[in-house]
Amino acid sequence: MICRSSARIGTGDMKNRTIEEDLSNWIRKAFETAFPGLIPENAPVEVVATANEEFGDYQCNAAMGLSKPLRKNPREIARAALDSCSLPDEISRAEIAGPGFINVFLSEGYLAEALRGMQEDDRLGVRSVGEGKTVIMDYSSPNVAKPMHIGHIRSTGIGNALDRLHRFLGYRVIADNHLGDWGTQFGLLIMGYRHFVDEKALLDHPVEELERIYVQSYQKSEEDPSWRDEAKKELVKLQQGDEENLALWKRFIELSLKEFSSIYERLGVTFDLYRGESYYNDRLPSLVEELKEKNLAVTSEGAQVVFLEEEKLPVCIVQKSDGGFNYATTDLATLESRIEEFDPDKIIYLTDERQQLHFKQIFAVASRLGWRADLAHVWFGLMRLKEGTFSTRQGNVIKLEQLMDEAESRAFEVVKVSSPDMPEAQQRDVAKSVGIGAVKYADLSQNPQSVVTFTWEKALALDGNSAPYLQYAYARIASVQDKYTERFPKSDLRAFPIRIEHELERRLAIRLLRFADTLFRAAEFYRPNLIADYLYDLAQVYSTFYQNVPFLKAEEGVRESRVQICGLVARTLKKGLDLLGIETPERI
RNA sequence: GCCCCGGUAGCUCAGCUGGAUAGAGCAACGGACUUCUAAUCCGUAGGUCGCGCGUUCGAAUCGCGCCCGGGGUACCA
Repeated sequence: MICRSSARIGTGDMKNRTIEEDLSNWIRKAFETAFPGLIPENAPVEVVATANEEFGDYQCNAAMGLSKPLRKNPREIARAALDSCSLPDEISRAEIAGPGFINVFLSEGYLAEALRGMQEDDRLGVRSVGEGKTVIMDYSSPNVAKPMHIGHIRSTGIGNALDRLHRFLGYRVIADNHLGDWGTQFGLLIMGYRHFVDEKALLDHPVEELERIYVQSYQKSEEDPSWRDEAKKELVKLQQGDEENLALWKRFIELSLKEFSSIYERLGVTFDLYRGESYYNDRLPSLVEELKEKNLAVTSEGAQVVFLEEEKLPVCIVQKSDGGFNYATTDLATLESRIEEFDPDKIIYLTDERQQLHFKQIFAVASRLGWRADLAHVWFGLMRLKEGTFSTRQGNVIKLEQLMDEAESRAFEVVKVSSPDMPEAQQRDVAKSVGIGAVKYADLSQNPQSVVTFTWEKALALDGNSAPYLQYAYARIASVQDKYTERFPKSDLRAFPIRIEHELERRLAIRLLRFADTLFRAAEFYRPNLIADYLYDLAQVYSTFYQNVPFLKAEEGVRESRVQICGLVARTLKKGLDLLGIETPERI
């Protein structure tokens, strides 16, 4: 009843399709053959990874859903689909189970062949889907004169992971750090600088000092109205191009950037552009004019606003009644400039959850202006402390630097114990990779949209589901590979076939094959945590394999096969961690 | 008031967009290092998936209504 054919699912022009795409195409064809013209285009006739291994490697749940429209028992539908075509080489068997699930088991021969294909591909079987497309990534974007705190790990870490992922997928990525370098805080800052600054502190800890004088100036403005008026005057002078104030403003930015840069360096984050809000100042008046000309902006309560009733959104203010511009204006001007200069296919904005409405408005106005670019607002839940939200005013802010220092020093203590023979300089390097990796991973392994509660325990975890666990798995493999070349210096690994015989080899192979699907899904939903989940799962299976299955001590042939599988796991871990911005030392 | 999130093991979180018996880590308890790195592995224990009703072959997942927490809601960003 089920006959094997020698045909492969993939065809020449569809190279490098993922296993999920291949199987889904096959299963759809099977259903369409069994029920010609009766399967709707948009019906989810596809295959998904099974949650439980006893149900095979992939499963198709379509038969149940089709039961009603086809007026047939789901098991009969599944039977008919399977009988309508022969099994491709990839599949060793396909079974119908329960109410009508189709469980698909991949053949060991195919798995071995697929691993070989992955091994020979420097992209590990991930095709370059973004070739020829440009995407602008807007992330991190800290405010000048304010220290980066633990909350910035979210925008920066998630943004950078999506940045790296898109680059790997072949997109031309323009990472733009849209600094908060313009706004009402500068009046207070200038006043604070003139009256309270400690120049030495400003050189030693620029941002900390800037923040201090800002807070002091802010407090004074609360109790002293004349102070507030003075600050306002200074702000106006700045906006009108007063030389002295302009020079101060530039200095604040330079000092802040210098400090941000050192943080970015430690985090391994680089930007293509540092265009703050001020970069777009010149465009603000003409943008409002444009909106007025197109009858989009109208005067209401003295302000220029765009009504968005059709979109069921509140009004968007593009010019305040005092003539000033606000962040909606800036974001629109920024968008227009980006479209003009880069003609992007997509722009991805990373901000916290509070700006959802703001971006809905911006996107709505952009759409009315006829600006066509795929705009995505990727938001993440605010980071909180157990006691609640943190804020400068409450004085319970944990600085990013402090977190990184703590992470590195804790990692260093562990390295000293577990690798006592390692030279100290190397121990410090490892501690850096491990510590920073731990901090990043703690955040990246969570669903971006969930509200996260910061705990030192979790942010600095060095065991369990953590970056060091993955780095450790990687380092073990690196060590195995070195030992192999030491013991068998003349051996040509690749001359030996990859064999999938042991149950754990099979489980590893299945996971390795899912790498591409995982990356595509992570990019589609803007969720680096899918990559983290995947890597952790892979590393877990590997650790079990490592602990329970001999390889250097196995007989020749088995040994070479296993070492090659190890090599693929290593490359996949390395690439995956790299996409998360996490380093993989060869020894830890 | 309206809108958007979230509520899953003692704690911190996953749960592949409706699938089969809800999973990890930490913490707890019991085992495994003269061996390929024990930052590891194996095992035990731990659940009314906030509550109720509904949709259907099937709901942690979708809809409605409550309860609790967070955020937003015309000139801050």
